[in-house]
Amino acid sequence: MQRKISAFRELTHADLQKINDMKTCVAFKKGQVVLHEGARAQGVYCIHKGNLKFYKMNADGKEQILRFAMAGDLIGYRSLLSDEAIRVSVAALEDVHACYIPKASFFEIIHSNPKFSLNILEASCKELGEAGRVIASLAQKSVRERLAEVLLILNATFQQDADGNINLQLSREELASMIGTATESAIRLLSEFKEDKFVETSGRKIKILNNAALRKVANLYE
Amino acid sequence: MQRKISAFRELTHADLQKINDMKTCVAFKKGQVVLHEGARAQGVYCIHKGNLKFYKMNADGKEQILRFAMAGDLIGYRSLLSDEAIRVSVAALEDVHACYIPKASFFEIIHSNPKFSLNILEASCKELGEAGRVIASLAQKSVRERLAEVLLILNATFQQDADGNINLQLSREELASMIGTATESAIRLLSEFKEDKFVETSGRKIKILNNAALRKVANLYE
DNA sequence: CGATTAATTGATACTTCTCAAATCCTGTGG
DNA sequence: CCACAGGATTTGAGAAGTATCAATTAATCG
Repeated sequence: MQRKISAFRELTHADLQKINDMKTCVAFKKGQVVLHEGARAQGVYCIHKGNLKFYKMNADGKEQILRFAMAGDLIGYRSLLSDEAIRVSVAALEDVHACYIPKASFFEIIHSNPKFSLNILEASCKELGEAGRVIASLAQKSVRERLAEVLLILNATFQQDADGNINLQLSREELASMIGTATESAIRLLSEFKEDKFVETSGRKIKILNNAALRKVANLYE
Repeated sequence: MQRKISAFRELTHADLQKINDMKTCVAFKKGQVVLHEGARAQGVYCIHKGNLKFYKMNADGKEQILRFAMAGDLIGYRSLLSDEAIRVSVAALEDVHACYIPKASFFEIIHSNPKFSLNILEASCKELGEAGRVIASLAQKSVRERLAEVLLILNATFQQDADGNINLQLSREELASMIGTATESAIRLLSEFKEDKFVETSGRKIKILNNAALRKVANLYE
C-alpha cells in the first residue's frame, strides 16, 4: 500500500538533469492550501517531504477528504492533463517540501519523454482503482465498517512510528470526513473500538492493536 | 458530459492501420460480463456500440455500480497499466460491439505512440475527476440529493431518446446501486419526484421534466 | 493561566433500511 | 391469443443506524 513509485523513476540522467533545471523548490506550511478547487493548475508539484490531503468543500462548508499525497507523489497533473479546472483542493497536513514544475515545462517533459507519461499513467490508474474501492465502501458499508477500513488503510499507507501509532495525525473531524460521517459518530465508534481493545489512542495518535479484528469488522478479506 | 474522445483520435493513418491489424471484432450479449473482478486483464476492448456498467460486488452479493462505458470508450486499460488485478467488473447493459486488442499489442501501441498514451492519460484523469465527485456525493449528500444528482448526470451523459427519456434504461435496483441505497428507498424517492412533477416514468424509461428543480434538490449550482 | 478550540458523551429526532405484502410486468407455453 | 409463473416494482410499517443539538471535559496556544 505504501507508495514507492515516483513518476521520475527510470528516467535517464540527462532527462533528470533537464527536469532539474526547470524546477523550483517550494515549501508549504502546515495547513496551507496548495491547490484550490475551481482554479486552473499552473504547474505540478512533486512532493519531497510531508503529507497532504485532497478534499472537496460542500455548500455548507463541510470538508470531504478524498485521499492523501505523500513524498514521491506528483500533484496537480490531473487538472493539467484533463484540461479541466482543479476539482479537488489540496492542503498540507504538515510542513511540506516540494518542487514546482510549471505547466509548459511539464508538457515539454511529457511530450519528449514517453516513459514519464507512462509513469504518470500508471499512477493515475492506481488512483482510479483506489477511488473505486472508496466509492464501493461509502455506498455499501456502514459507518462502523468504514471506520475500521479507513484505520487499516491509514495504518498500511502511512506505516507506524516508533511507538506503533499510525504515522499520520488527523483531527477527529478529518477522520470523520474521510468516512463521510458526523464527527460525533466517528468518535463514538472509535470509543467502541477502544473498549474492544481493537485500537488505542493518545490525543490524535492512533495505534492499531488488533488488525485481524478490524479486518473482520470492515468486511475485508482480501 | 457526453464523451466524444476516443483514445484513437489524432493518430496517423499508418498507426490506425497497424492497430487495425492487431484487433479482433467481438460482440457481447446484454448482461454478459466482459471483465471479471479479481481476474487479470488480457487485453483492452474499444467499444463501438452499446453501453456497459462498471460494478463491484460486495460480500452479500450486492452490486455497486461505479460508472458506465459507452461507444468510443476503452475498457480494461486500468488493470493493464497499473499492473494490478481487475478491481471492477464490467458487464454489457445491452448488446455490445467492440474490438479487442490483446495486451502485447496494446503495449506495443502505447510504447510506440506517445500520442495514444497521452489520450489514455487524459481519459483516466477525467475519470479520476469524476470519481472524486461521486465520492463527495456519496459521503456528504442525502439519498434524495444523490438520486436527483444521478438522474441529472444520466440525462446529460446518455442524452435523450425521441420522447425525451434518458437514453439508458436501468432497473430500479441498478439505479439504487448507483446511489448506494436500498432499492425501496430509490423507488420511494423517485415516486416523490414524480408527484412533484420533476420526472415522469414509464417502465424503466425516465424523463426529466424539471431540470432546474432537480438541480436544486441535488444542491448542484455549478 | 485564561481563552479558545477539540474531543467526548448523552438525549432526541430524523433518515434510511428491512421485512412483508400487494400489484404490475414480461416472457413462455398451451 | 390467453393464462400463468416468476421476477420487478411499489407501498406500508416498524426497526435500526446516524445525525443533530446540547452540555461537559480535555487539550492547546498565546
